Amino acid sequence: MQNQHPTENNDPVTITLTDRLFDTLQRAIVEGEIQSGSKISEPELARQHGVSRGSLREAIGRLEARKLVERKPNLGARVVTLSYEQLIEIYQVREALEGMAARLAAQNMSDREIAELQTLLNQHGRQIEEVHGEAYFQKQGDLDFHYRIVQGSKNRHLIGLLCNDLYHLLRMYRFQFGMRSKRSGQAYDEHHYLLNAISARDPEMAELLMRQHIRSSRRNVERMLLEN
Amino acid sequence: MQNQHPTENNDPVTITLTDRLFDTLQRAIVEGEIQSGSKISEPELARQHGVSRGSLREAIGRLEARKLVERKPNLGARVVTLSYEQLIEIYQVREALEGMAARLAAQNMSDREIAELQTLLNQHGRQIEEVHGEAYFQKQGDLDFHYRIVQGSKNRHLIGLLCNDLYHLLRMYRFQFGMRSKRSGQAYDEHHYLLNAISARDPEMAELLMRQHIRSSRRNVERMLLEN
DNA sequence: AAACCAAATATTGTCGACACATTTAGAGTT
DNA sequence: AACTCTAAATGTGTCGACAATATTTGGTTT
Repeated sequence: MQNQHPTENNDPVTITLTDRLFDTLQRAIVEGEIQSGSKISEPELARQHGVSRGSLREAIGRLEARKLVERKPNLGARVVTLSYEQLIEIYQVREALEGMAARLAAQNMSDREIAELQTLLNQHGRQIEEVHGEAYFQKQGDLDFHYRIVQGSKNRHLIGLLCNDLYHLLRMYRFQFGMRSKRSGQAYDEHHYLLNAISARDPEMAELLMRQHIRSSRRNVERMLLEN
Repeated sequence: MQNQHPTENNDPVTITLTDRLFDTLQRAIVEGEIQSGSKISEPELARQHGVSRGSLREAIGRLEARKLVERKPNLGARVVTLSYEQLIEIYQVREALEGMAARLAAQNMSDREIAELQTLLNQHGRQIEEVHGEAYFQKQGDLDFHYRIVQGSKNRHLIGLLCNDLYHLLRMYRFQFGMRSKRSGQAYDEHHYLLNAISARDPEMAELLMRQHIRSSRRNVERMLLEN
């Protein structure tokens, strides 16, 4: 019910050095450029990026808050080591949060947003027919879809938790474990059902379907990792 | 199913200056000592605490990550302003996360932990009979109870999200809005039902009851705030 | 007096340097 | 050769100073 200005652009657009550093490092870590589990040397990184240690430390602090690095006093920071257990934990949190997001989206998304999401989903459908088995587009599409629903919840806390924290960690796992979904068709169907529930403004059903969708995805990941 | 050492105390116990600063400031903000919405002046705070601005800035960074302050480049940091809408958002996130925590606790808590929780709950029952209407102990007790269940989920992500981030924000609202529950008896009953479900190892029921419990709590808060 | 502009002041962003802790390298003993 | 102890070297925690950006002050114009 809260109305927000279509152009709420009263934020200053100033990008600080620490901001850029943070973005750069986050990308490097997520994409495995800086190896998982490796130690982060402040002097070395500072020199590489031509920046002072102070700014770097602030950036590392943010990375720590997003659980991409772990820090121990006087010992320094290490990139988190990915583990099967932690991945399961993330999926459990995702199930809870995105389930709630879907519930809220069914209540709070505008008709226009729903229509746009429908359009997006149709595009995905066509892409799946064209590139049969190519998983890259689907993964991207999957993320887009979830992203929009989370935004549609209109709950800023939820949005921050998912889009700022969890999704980056998830992307990190995808990169490093090379997770490709073998079930693009089924995922597409599940997205379709979910969108129907949202269109029908049925919060209960939307949450249920989202949780099932994420559980399926998790089971898929479990199978894939046990194969290796 | 993951077993963890009973004494996993391989962390260094070194407390850095920034750590202490962070704890102090967090407490000051939560308890309203530093007024909600007020600007945080780095030079002034640094002088007050006899510490350099660098350390202070790291502490402020952590406060920002926990959403206790908001920072804008070149403009500085302000303590978050509490709003009714944001409180509702927090309760929605809580419902999702703690619901999942209860579900997992029903699966993962040890029999011993469950027994201890039972003992704790019995104490609460006696306190309610003794101090009829005094809400302070109940609030503390309510937090204890929820805290233990979250720990019982054994999901470190979940634990971090709730105990490190959300609960402090919640306590801030309690302090500043002077939220006292007028339903200590009912809350106690709900805790009882929930613990029964956990004892019975019924995850589905545990999640359901926890979500209802939090929804009731939220409705209570809504009524209370609309009265003023 | 209200509104605008410019200099002065204060605050934040960034940096380099020092103090202390940890790790590594090397000498000495068995 | 393996071990222990000490000293050098490296790395993190903390600080004070400078540069760039906001805010305030005070004067000028209408």
